[in-house]
Amino acid sequence: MTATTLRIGELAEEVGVDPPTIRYYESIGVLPEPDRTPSGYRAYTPEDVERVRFVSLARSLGLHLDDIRQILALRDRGEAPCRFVRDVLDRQVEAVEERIRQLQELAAELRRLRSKARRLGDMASEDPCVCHILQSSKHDKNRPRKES
Amino acid sequence: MTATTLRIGELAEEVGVDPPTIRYYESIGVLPEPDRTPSGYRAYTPEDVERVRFVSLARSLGLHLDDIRQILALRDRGEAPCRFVRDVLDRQVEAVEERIRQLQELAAELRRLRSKARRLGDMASEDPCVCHILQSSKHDKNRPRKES
DNA sequence: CCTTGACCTTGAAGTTACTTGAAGGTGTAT
DNA sequence: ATACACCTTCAAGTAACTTCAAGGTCAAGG
Repeated sequence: MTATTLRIGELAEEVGVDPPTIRYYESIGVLPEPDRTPSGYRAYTPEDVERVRFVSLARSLGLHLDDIRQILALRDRGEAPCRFVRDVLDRQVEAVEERIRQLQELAAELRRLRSKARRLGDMASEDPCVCHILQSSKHDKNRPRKES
Repeated sequence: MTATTLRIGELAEEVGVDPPTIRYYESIGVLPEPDRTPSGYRAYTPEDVERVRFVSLARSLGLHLDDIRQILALRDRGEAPCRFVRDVLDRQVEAVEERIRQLQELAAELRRLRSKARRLGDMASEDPCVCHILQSSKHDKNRPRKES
């Protein structure tokens, strides 16, 4: 019956997520409000540890906290979130692969510019050469603005 | 002497950046305050068009607005921002390549999980299977949280 | 002349996932 | 007794925008 509980810093250490982040997860409803010690410290149970570990894992896979909250809510209600998880995973795979393609194009363009910048840098360096370095780059109008 | 000016929507159309974004750039000092028509509409010159085009290009290369502001500030003061640009480019190339590596690992892990999810999905689908699908994933504690 | 509609103005608030800071309480070791 | 690490809350800051609300301007059509 000795319920071993952890303080937020211990949980944080255990899982590798820092305390403010855990409090943040609680504030947006991804984690439930834990019990408190008499002095008001949060007291986490082993289940809490698993939950935070799960959130951390899912985040590392790039899932949005919103999706994670839904998955956990389904599970909390005793429903199987399998289909939902699979859908999220499918979308995530596509998104990540697309993002990789974009970044590879970007990397190529950057390398091209950089070597051009180095060639120019070795000669004349008086006038504003941003123009020379950057103005020559082809400009992609429909490029992605956000997304990790 | 017929100074042809553009309204914000025309500039936006021309460059492929939308009006609120242009106003936002102005608000953070990346773009100067333009002249106004008698009725208060922003009136942009061809130089403004070039500046916005430059900002848009630099953003598409993943440069931070903060770097872009510094580059433009140097140029506005008549100094050559070459060295600065080259440094930014160097850092950017590294950052993008690193990000690609991370995303490739992530994509591999996601594909692995997805096919596992599909195998599991075809059989028993009653109990909360997030566990089965996600719990088996190795958890990388030092993973990147931000960065595009 | 009046209205409709597309365009413009401003300021404020929302987004995502946190991070940082201030001001103060708790718990333990010396 | 006091230093120190840890905890508490609430508020604001971050990046780069996006969205909203409330209202002004301007050309065309009836």
